[in-house]
Amino acid sequence: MSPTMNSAQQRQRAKDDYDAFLATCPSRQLLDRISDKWITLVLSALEDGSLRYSELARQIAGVSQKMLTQSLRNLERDGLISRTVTASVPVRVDYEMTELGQSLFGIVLQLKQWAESNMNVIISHRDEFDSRN
Amino acid sequence: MSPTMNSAQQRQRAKDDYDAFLATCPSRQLLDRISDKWITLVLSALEDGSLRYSELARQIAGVSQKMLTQSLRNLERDGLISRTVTASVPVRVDYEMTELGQSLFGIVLQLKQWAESNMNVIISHRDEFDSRN
DNA sequence: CGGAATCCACTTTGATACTG
DNA sequence: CAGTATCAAAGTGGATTCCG
Repeated sequence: MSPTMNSAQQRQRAKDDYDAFLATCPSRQLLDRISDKWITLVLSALEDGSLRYSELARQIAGVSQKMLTQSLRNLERDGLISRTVTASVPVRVDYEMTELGQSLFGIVLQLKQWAESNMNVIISHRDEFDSRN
Repeated sequence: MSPTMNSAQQRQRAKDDYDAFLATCPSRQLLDRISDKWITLVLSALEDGSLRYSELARQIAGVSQKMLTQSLRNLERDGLISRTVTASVPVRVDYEMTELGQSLFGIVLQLKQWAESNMNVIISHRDEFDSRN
């Protein structure tokens, strides 16, 4: 990469370089990671600000400790959420979206809302398909 | 549901009724289905119009026959794509997004592009996280 | 060409128990 | 409270084979 390339150009170049259609492209793995029910629900739950671990667990009904923790760690590692530990007794841990996380939140929230909004029409499509076959 | 409710009201009601945060809500399963790498890539591949099975397989590098067929069947059953068979020798099968499919396409394409655009910054976040731990 | 069907390795996930 | 560790169960996905 040329040293004379500014950051806007670098972003543009990055956009050109990565292609999720390619099996070995890193963005394929990233797409796989963010195309995830729990990731979507965790980010959606953090819409209105930070939440504690137990609050997240309550809001995302049916999530196991393991999956919640794993999702939170991955999101933290990728820089999408921040984790703040308050050393009290008992300890308090808060999670909050970063700016980068919010940019993904804007997309996955649409996904969640799309599922909720189109559930009825999809049920009817399934009924029709199943009765034809 | 009241018989005096018009379709717009029904849609509004549907939006209110379904909540993917609830473990047993059907929209939770739908969210799980559409939060899928292959679903995203298939819809993205159909951006410019219909494609044959083999063309899809070529564009979505690394997808197995099984996963491609499974994804196409699910998308067809949910009414997101249409499947057209031309009875020639050999047979020709074309897939094309429906209007409903295009509404989801608008979202999953953002997801794919987000992954491609933010790969670099996420790699640096991972490096930083891993070096701290 | 466009699948369907089978087998099986691997991964993912959930329950359970335990801990700082 | 907020996890970690472990194990078993379930699901996913790939390779292979066969078919209209």
